[in-house]
Amino acid sequence: MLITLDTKSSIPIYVQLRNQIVTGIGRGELKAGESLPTVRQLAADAGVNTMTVNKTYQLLKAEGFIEIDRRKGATVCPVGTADADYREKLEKELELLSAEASLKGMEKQEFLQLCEKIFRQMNPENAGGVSYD
Amino acid sequence: MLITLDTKSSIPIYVQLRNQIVTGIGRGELKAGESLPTVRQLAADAGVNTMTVNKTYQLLKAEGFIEIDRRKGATVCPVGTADADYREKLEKELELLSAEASLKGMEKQEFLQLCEKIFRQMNPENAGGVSYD
Amino acid sequence: MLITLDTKSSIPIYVQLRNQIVTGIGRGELKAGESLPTVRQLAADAGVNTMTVNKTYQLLKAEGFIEIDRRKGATVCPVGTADADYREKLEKELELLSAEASLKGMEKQEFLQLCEKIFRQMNPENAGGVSYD
Amino acid sequence: MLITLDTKSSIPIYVQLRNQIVTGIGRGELKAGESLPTVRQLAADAGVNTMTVNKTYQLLKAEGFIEIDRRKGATVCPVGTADADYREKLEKELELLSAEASLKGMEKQEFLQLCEKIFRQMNPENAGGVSYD
DNA sequence: GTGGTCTAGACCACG
DNA sequence: GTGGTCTAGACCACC
Repeated sequence: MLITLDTKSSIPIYVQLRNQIVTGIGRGELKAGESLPTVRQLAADAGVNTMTVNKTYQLLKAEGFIEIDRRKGATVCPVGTADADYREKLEKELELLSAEASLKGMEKQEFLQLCEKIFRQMNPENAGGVSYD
Repeated sequence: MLITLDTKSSIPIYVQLRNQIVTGIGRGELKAGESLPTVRQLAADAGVNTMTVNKTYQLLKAEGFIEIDRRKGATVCPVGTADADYREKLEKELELLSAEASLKGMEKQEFLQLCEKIFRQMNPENAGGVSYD
Repeated sequence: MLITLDTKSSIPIYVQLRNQIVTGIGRGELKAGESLPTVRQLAADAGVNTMTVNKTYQLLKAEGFIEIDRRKGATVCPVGTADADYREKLEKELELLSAEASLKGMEKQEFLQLCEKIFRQMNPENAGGVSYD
Repeated sequence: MLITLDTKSSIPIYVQLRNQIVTGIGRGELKAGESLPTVRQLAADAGVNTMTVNKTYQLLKAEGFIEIDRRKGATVCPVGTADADYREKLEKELELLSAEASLKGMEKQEFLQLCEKIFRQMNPENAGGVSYD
């Protein structure tokens, strides 16, 4: 998994890291049960402070995406469930994206095709191939 | 248009304001050409400082969502066009949302239905077409 | 002389008016001794308040570009002289423009050719054709 | 780099600051990659509020003259490219300056020599070429 | 009346 | 220690 950071971005580095890891898991580059690099390893690879990576891992743990075991390090959790809190957050974000797209002149069809295309690129195990039709 | 702020959120107030106004325009509560409240008015209503509202308006102006006229105050711009920069930003955000949804166990169909439902609620004038009956 | 104003610009309207009149005189569309429209006339034409036009005329008078006579109205002054104050102001502005152009990657030759081209388009009576060689 | 402000000027302080920094970079007093003073430092030096300096830095960043890095503070960008928007803005300003100069009795040659002299003082690395000996 | 600017002083997130 | 955000209250330029 390749990590690319932009230290000039207004998005905090630990959030950029978190986003890239989440996307990586979603894409299937990291599978449930697999180990993430150690904090020090990732910090060295990405050229950031270990504190920053630590913050990222704690965030991912709090969100239920990874588990942290004192002995085995960090591992990817199996696919979870979308609770009410998460659904509300998702709906709010989609509402904002929809509003922006609408104001930028995108039509419903165009927007939905993009959603479909992008979701399809996610982890086949979760996003489903022929099994959901 | 009702504004609700969470002063404890890590999202800056001026961004929360921006998001709510964009969503409000998207929903059709504010139409192209219509006036937004004055800086002072909105500041009083939302219980924040005028500078905070000013920052929000400058941001919306820079993004092309509103115009600020010396005489009439701020007004909503007509629907714009989705340039390359915007599309890239949208794709990145959808990719992240898709990954999260996938990891939370949502299936493609469920995710897309949600996208469709939410986009449909947007301003019909912009979301356009007679196709969604 | 055609006046085009942008009420959404951050440049005050009375300054926009001033700039357009100065450019108009420079281009030779208005010659020394000729009359400018009355305050009311110009206000009506440009669709602005008479106060605004008045402010413009007072500014042009203070700068020595026009004279205001109670009976004849406003008339264009003959070409003046570049005093020390003016030269200093001009140098400062050229310095800023040069710095910006340099930082935007323009080469000296390109910049000077542009200066030459634009000055040449000014009032031939002042900018001189064969008469100054 | 020496900063001199005129608090009585009608030009906002944050714009005066911006202009002096741009000129400073253009003159080569600050080179690409070098750091600008911290917000607090410059605020203390210039005797203004930190928010004013912050506004200046945000403006310079938006214009592409500096980058703001979370870790290193603000640094000067390498020379950029003159896009269409910039060229239009430059032409308009030169047109106005030319008109004024013309009305103040300056001849073409005099005006162009001044342009040449001032541009020549800019950062040789940017103003480039061996041609101006 | 409007938006734009500025200050002094404060708190927070980030790395 | 850095930049980012926010407040309360003020003054100004513009129309």
